[in-house]
Amino acid sequence: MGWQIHWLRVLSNKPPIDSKIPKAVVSRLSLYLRELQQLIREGIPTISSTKLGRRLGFTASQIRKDIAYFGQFGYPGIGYKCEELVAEIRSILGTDRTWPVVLVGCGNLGQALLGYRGFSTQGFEVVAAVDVDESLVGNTIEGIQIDRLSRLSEIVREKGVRVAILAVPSEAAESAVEAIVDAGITGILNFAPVTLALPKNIGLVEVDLARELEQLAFSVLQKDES
Amino acid sequence: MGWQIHWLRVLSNKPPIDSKIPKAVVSRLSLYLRELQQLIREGIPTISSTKLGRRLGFTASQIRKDIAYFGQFGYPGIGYKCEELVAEIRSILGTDRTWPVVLVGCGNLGQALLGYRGFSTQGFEVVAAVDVDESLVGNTIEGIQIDRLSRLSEIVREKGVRVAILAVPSEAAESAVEAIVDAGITGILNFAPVTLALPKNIGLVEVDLARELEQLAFSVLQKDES
DNA sequence: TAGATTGTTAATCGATTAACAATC
DNA sequence: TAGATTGTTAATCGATTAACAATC
Repeated sequence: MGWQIHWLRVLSNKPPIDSKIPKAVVSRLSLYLRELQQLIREGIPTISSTKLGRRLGFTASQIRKDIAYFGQFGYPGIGYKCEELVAEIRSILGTDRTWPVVLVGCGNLGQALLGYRGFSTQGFEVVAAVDVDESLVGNTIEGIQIDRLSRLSEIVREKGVRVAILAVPSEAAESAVEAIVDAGITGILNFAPVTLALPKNIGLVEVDLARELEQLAFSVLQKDES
Repeated sequence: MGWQIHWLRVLSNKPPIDSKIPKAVVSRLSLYLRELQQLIREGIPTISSTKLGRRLGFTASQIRKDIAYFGQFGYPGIGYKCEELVAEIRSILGTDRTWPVVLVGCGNLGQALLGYRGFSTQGFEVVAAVDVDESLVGNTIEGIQIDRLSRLSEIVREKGVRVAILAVPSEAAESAVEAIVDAGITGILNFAPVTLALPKNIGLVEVDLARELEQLAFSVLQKDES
């Protein structure tokens, strides 16, 4: 599949995405996207790196450099056209299409995430949910019927799922990951607070809510101190 | 309050926490904590920076340097005693005590977070919940009765809350933040996907689930490409 | 044209890694 | 003692910022 995409890029005249984009750059890109969408809602058609930087707390240099990793999208003397840059960033991140997502683990947190409608707005749609717990299987939550984990491969094939949200308890994470990998999924958003060992061709993003609160506690203490 | 803590540190013979600890260091500290707690569950009493690094995918140097920011906790020739280092890290992060937390915003996501029991294990306890929506006020969820936002100051005073979890829709974020700041809260875990302008003596940690999924989408695409 | 702003190169800054004496 | 491993200093690497010619 790699070569197809490569030639698509060449034919459509895009610069090849530099083999090594720092993670931090991609993470900020996502933030630019959010702010640009806000600007559009405010009816602002165009923004300079300086002004965008002021809104987000970054330097203008950094914003220009980040964006320039992916091509030339700005207009000297004018800035960036919000609509246009939004489209570019969405295309870079891959959120210009819809990603069908499977939820693995339908306990407390999993059900919570099913209820959360914030994903869909950015192109992600939970199309299936699975659990090992037979007492949950068959229940319908937010319009999604919970299936058994053992059916994951079929579901992935049927629905063209590439990404899983992992919301199982820590003890269950390892075996869930095995099932996920076997099913051919290539990206995991992991909410279980454990270190996952994954084949390196599988994308991983971790969200550990306890960890975030720890960071917050530290920053509060640090501010007290000074 | 700053000076009190300073002298406590001096009297208890701790090195002063270096004014500038990089955010990335604190974030890894939290990860070390998680892994050390896992090691303890596995019955492993002692670990070297090399082995801990192998488990987490970091270099041994980095782990030693990170830890050394805060003091000398290791034993040459032996490594780190897991129990001891856990206690040290918890004390550094401030999770050796209990943090009463108020949830601001009790819609979908807020209720989800109330149900999520993962916070309590690391020293955070949701002791109150507020919302502007009068139709929610009075309802009890997971043993917490929802109060009106206008009572926030009282609640904060009564319960000694210092930290808020912000889980309101984007449009409501600005006014909610105003109430939070007025109530004297000093740290916010923000789930609303908007840029918050905060006084700089207030700690902020952001979790944007859509953004995390965007990061994941990008990493999946990038892996396809190669 | 004058003013604004980009994309990019060079300079600076900070974070990670390597190396090693000190320690158990 | 020999082997293992720390804490720390110096060397390397990478990321951020500043500067500026090119552009609208």
